[in-house]
Amino acid sequence: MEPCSFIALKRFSCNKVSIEQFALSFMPYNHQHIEAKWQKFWEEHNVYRTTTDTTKPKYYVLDMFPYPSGAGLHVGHPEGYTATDIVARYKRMKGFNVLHPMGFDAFGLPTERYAMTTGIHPAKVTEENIANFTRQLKSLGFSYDWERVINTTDPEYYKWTQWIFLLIYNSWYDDEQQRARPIEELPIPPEYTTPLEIQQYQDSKRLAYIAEIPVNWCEELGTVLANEEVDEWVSKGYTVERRPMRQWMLRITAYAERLLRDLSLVDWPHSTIEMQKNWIGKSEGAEVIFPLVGHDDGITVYTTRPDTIFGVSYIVLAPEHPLVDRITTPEQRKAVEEYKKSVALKSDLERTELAKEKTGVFTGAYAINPVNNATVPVWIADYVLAHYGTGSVMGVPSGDQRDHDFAQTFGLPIPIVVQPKDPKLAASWDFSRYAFEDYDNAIAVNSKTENISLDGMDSNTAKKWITLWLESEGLGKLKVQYKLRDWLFSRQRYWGEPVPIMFFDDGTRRALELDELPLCLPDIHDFQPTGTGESPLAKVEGWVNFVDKKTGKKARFETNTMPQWAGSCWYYLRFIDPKNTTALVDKAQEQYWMGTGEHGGVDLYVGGAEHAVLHLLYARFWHKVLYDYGYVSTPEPFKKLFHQGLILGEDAVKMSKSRGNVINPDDVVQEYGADALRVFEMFMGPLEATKPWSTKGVEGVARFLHRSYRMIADEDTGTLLPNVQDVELTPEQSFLLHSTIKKVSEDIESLSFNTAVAQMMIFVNEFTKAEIRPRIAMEQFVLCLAPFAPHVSEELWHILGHTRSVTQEPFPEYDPACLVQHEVEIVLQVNSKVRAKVVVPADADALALEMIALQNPTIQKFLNGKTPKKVIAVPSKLVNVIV
RNA sequence: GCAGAAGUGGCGGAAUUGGCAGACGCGCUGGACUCAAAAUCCAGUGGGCUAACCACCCGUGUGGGUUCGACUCCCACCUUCUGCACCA
Repeated sequence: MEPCSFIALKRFSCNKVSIEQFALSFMPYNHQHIEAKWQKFWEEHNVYRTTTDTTKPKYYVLDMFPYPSGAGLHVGHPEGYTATDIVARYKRMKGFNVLHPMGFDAFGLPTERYAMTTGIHPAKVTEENIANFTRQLKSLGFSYDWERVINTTDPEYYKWTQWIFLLIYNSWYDDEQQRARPIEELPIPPEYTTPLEIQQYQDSKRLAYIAEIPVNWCEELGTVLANEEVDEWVSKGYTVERRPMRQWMLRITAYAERLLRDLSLVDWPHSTIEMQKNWIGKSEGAEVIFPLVGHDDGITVYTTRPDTIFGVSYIVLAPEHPLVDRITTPEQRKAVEEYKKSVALKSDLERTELAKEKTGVFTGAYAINPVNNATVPVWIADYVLAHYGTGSVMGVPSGDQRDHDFAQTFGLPIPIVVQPKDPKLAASWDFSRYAFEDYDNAIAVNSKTENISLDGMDSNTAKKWITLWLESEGLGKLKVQYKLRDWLFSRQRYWGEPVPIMFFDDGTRRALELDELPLCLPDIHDFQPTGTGESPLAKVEGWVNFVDKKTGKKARFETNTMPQWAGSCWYYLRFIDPKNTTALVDKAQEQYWMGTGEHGGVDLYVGGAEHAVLHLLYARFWHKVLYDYGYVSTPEPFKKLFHQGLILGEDAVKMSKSRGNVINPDDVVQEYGADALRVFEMFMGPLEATKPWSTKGVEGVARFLHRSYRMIADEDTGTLLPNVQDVELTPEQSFLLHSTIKKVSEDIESLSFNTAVAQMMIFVNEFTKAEIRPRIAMEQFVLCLAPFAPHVSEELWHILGHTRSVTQEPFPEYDPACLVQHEVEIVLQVNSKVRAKVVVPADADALALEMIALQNPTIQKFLNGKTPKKVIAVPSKLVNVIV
């Protein structure tokens, strides 16, 4: 076989060769040539096309798709993308049918703001940015099936985003069946008879609804800001105020319990699961009614510490609480009004930032403690949040530090109703300064009337007991509460999915139907905000106002658009069947790629930890709605999740333009090659760790790749080295080869890419020393390297004489027999200190090892004639002689 | 304040059913090749002590503990990073 010399000659005359000839021509190792050559080859041969082949086991490995910003890819992107690419390539070689897609989350404010300043249409900017991202991603040699690419701003895509929104809109949550159901199936209570009443009742139960809620309004920007955006703009000098506005909301709270419970089904980072649990924030307590003096009704408070109810010193309502106006006495009205006004001006941020000092005002009203009939004053204070619980709390200064602070500030009494269990601590606890909040180690005191007593009970028992008692007396009830709030789902922007709902003059409305979707964005040229709190869509007369074809009525479209989260809530489903025009995803394909039941879902999902809560919670919510209707087969969308760590600048701080420490992947690819960038990013350290960039490190990896190449081929001619021959491996070579295959396979499975690379480096270091290099070892090494450095591996694979793409070869299997060692080096210790090392037969038992140790001259020297008290021998490890 | 993660050479990191700490890479030192440089190759590289890379001693954030033996397990503490933050 002499193909190589023949081929080597060919490189001088390959100006117009066909791709096959081109692929078979070699050249000196030059990463730019090699990478361009194989990327072209892969593309032209559709090497990464995925079909739904149900005869093979499937593997769905997904990246969090990027927002295509004008800045292009940064070095953080290739980190996660390389990791998933390695897994995808490995799984293909292992015989799996792999779905490994890529797309673009392209709606969003930055593009719209760019349009506002330049007048260039966001669609055009988006198109250019996507083209640039695609070029960059392709230059890195990722094995995506580009036939399946998704763009969330494509009407054919957002048609289905709108469709899912309408599915949610047309649903209510059946608490008994614990699932979403069509709104038509909602039982209407008999007292609602007119069509308008029925519509209003249905609207109050829909999973998507309109509400008037306070939002962060920025006058200069002409838009509402998300809570997490407020900080950024305020620091730039903009003012943000709280303003009640009409908004679309999604009732994610209906799914709180399932979102919490089903976290047990997924294989996610512990910290992410904890974050989601905290975000959902489940607590168990009681609602208790405090009757009002001089009124027929009462105040319902929510408390997690009903065991401290005998210690109530006052009641506090949130300033926005609806009862405030009714119960405030004339003498207090002025003070209450002023306080409410001052609170309204504060943003949520200010309310919490200035949290050290408690503020509040007495309403003049009094309430009755239902357990002991004590009369307590009713205050308002901004430390009580209107949107949580019942918007009112019972103040127990001895059991809650916040209540204690409040009582101290306003000179309210501090009745002591809890005590540390530990008598010493109880004696020394200074209740005039601190509440005792450690309820796991507390007992109730001073808590009795003629009817009941909690005295002496530990707090947890007292809590259960008093709750049951309140319930039996009709004074309160057990209550489960979540911190999770409904999802604010509208933005006053142009560049987002239109909400496909129209409003008629008579106050009714109509949602579009499937045959009317997508509701496309109109082509506009003025992207400036309206200034009225409406999106630029409100200015597009011909789009907003129209006569509805289906009803013949004059109608107006919703002008708010959806938030950026919407498109990313379900994109993983669209990748399965991206061109389907009749459904968001074909049922059979969905079942194949997602699997079914509680163990199904995307097999591996990799992305940044910054999405640990919102994106992952929103996507889970939408998935569960789809699950309730049978559109998807698994309760959870993402089976295994992994977060890649942040890559810092070379100076070990976060990369930023202002610091000038930003690394552009294009430059790295240009200078060192995509393979070097890929392997370096994997070699830097554990995938999940935050770690600094190192140009020297990339050079080191580039050196390794060149060494790998030179181990097999002549770097000047690109031909196979004569040293590579069909010879048997020595036992040592065999051991190294098979431990390398084992290590690389296992490390890819566990995403420990850094140690897999280290092992391949060891392999190259050793085999480079060998004068004659066994062909079989070289080939199997190239197969191991292929998922990491696909370009150079493909080149070497062909230099080794193969014609099929390395991406379609099976991954090598290691032979356990080759890993059996006949001799091992063990350590001999005296009093746990290493004193000698000896090579012994691997199967030597404890007794044999003991004999070897005791006869060892060095050990005898340290024993100095003394008799060992004890000898510990661990086969294949060590012998420890104790004297 | 609460929750989570993590502290190992000059640097990135490796090794945890408890068993040779520092694999691999970077950097550095010396050497080969070269007129010279780059590239490449070879050797060395935790600290101390020492004439000695003979031996010995110390060493995985700090202080205790368990054990024949601890980077690994237990207790207390310190530091850093990330998220949440008056959620009653």
